[in-house]
Amino acid sequence: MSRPRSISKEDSLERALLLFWERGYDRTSIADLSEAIGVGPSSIYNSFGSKEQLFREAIDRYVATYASPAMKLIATDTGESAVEFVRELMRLLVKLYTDKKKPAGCAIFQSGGAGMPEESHACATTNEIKGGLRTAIRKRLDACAKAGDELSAPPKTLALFIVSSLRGISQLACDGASRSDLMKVADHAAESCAK
Amino acid sequence: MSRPRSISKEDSLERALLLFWERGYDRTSIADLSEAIGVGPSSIYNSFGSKEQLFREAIDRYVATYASPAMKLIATDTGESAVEFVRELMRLLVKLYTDKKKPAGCAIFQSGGAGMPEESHACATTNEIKGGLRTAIRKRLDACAKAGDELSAPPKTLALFIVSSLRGISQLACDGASRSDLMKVADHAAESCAK
DNA sequence: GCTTTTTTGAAGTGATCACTACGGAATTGA
DNA sequence: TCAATTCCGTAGTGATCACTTCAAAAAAGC
Repeated sequence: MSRPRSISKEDSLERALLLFWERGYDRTSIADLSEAIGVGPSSIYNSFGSKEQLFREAIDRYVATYASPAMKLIATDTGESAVEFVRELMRLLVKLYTDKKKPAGCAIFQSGGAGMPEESHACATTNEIKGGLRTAIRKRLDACAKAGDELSAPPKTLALFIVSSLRGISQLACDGASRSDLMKVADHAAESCAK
Repeated sequence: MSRPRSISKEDSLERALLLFWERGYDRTSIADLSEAIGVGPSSIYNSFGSKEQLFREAIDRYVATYASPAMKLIATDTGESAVEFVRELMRLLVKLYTDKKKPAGCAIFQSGGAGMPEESHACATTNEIKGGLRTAIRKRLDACAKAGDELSAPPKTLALFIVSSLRGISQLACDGASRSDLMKVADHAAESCAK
């Protein structure tokens, strides 16, 4: 009934995500996105409405596609110890952050950090994800403690510590740190959670 | 013999530093700097040559002024244990990162992260400082180990872990985490260094 | 073939970017 | 008073920013 798109929305989002992931929000221009997606700026605005909205949908895709294994790991309690849980989580994310077929680091931490229109929906989206991560980890550690696991610090503190480590690891990955080095850091951080 | 500057170079650098610290390199425009320093763009270029050079001198000032206590702490071995050293270092930096009279986080980690002209002198400057920090911490931990201190991981790994934690803490401080919460994180990270 | 609907490419919007040209302003030495 | 020297404010450089306008293009229904 109408002219078909020259590229699917899924493919567009994936290509946009890779750019935002690598260069961050404000260092990725509409011209860059236009070239990577293979359509003119008018098509981008016709499909997504604004750069901010495109970013949000790209981040949604990142969460649903790349970060989902970690999310599931946090959400589903399999009765393992806190150390085992944290180690598994951190090793999983180190792998993601150092996958050479993808941009280094965490797309949300790196692209949502600075350079975004403050008080915007896009900024609210990434902040919500960051806060949700900490809360989810804390809940999981609470469950571990309730199950008799002896922790080296209160779940609230440990959750913030883990998020802190993950954000640091993401930055180091962007600076070129090796996967094996970051794995050792992750293992050390995980071990530190037990008494 | 000539017309005097309307503001000293020191004061100019301090005001420029505060802007770079708060907003990062690329989100700080010459117009912003011009307004903050109180002189026109031509004066800035007359004094510093380029935005990049101004940034480098501002970062030099940050290192010499704000970060120097931490640098000294790392460099001068007072014979204390690794845990004591790491705790003192991290608590010192948490204080700096959460000083409400100054921008949140670490000026080098935050402003030198992204948005800088890659392969530039400015980028090389911040990367050198980051690498130097890790190396200096490692040397200090090496000395601790040699003095009989039992560490929970090799100094190389612990140094990277500490840098990772500091970078994470800096980011969390920028996101509004409280000083007391981050102190607990710092203490936990420090404790984890001992066997 | 012709209308309808949506997408597309090309060109252009004002705003802001880092940076500069230039002439006047402020000081010192004579 | 008057050169000499340095700094300063004003205005403007081309480039790039996010975003828009608009008419042609590509499909489907009739």
